[in-house]
Amino acid sequence: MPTVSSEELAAAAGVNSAKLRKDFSYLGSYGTRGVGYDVEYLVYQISRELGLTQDWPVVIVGIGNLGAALANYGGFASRGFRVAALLDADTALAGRLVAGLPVRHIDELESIVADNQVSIGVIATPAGAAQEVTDRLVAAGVTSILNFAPTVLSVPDGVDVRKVDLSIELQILAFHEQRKAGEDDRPEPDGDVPAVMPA
Amino acid sequence: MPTVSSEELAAAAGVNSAKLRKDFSYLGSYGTRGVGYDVEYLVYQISRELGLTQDWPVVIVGIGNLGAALANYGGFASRGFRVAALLDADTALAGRLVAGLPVRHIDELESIVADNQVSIGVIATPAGAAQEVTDRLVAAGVTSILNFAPTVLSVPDGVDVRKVDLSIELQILAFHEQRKAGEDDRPEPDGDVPAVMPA
DNA sequence: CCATCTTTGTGCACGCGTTCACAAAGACAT
DNA sequence: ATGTCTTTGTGAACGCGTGCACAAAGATGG
Repeated sequence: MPTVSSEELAAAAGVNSAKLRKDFSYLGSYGTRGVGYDVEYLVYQISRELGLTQDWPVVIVGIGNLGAALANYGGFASRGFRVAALLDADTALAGRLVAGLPVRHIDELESIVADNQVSIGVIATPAGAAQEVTDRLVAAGVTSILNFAPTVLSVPDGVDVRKVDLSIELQILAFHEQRKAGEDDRPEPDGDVPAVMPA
Repeated sequence: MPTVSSEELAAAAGVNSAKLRKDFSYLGSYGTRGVGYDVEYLVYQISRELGLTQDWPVVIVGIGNLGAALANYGGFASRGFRVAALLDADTALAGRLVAGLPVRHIDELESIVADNQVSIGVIATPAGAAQEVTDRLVAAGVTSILNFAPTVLSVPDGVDVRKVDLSIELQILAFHEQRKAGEDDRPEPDGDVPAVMPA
């Protein structure tokens, strides 16, 4: 039976082994003292807790470059996500294959969500269309939305929204870059300025 | 002179006003007691501190769907980023216009980075090409890399890498979705299981 | 069956970030 | 000028997550 110790895992992940053990303990006592954790069992337990063992049908709305990139992204399938449908308002796109799936018209949204029991929707439309799409998704029964459009969406209570801003990470890099470059020549008002930015 | 109080800003952002004031205080004393903060001045100071007032030339490597989506993304320009060039290994793409810019061959990387003093590179290539592209970027003088490829990159000290995994946010949504659905019918080993997932 | 050795699970202490609470500062009216 | 009122800036307290350190648990060998 292949096992790992918390020490090995912690070293590999670059974290403290006590923290790692404490985190694992929240999921139950899956380790064996003097031996470590059974790898296969541990993977299964974490996967289950994270929802990776379930099947999550999702719809992607807005099949532009970003929508297509998401449809082609391999990381979804391996994490339990299944693309139930690709939707777009552009009738010229209808039927075209993207990542092996035909693009369908936005008006099929309601029936697709109902038929596949979709609870998660991904919005990759232009900003202008995002709120309307959101409203339709919510009305159809979707309770979680991943928003790539640069707009703040308003949703009723009980619906989760997560917004992904592709430029935020770039901004963090630029912030650090500025620090690297400016440490010696940038005139600061008075003394140094502490970091107010995530690591 | 239009002003805002820390109370108003905190309410709008959904945070504590004291924390907001303390955060601002790290940038200097830009407020006026009894009045609040001068909006225009505050915006400028924050922009400057975050590096938004600078010009950051970036190169995007790998002009597939994701690379094209990034090139078209409007949020970059408004935050001080300027796409210096789009690069791809596929010679068939060379010269094609994406977001108004011609795609150039990867072999021009070194000269483009040097000529434009590019310090930030964006990798949107397949996983297999990411490390080689990284090495060339670093050798050419790039010191910050935003990696969209599903690989862990190794870089020398002094180079910053940030990895964006498009499926992580989806996974967080699924985790919460599981909680919503399973709170009443999922059999838990013993008692409840605390959350081990970001909010 | 006992001794020893390894590694888990966790109580406790420490440190850091958040929040409270208030004195200081400035605006504005009289 | 003086007093009042508003809002900042910050010292101090609080709370929570992280890390230390060790007892308990189980494996393994004699």
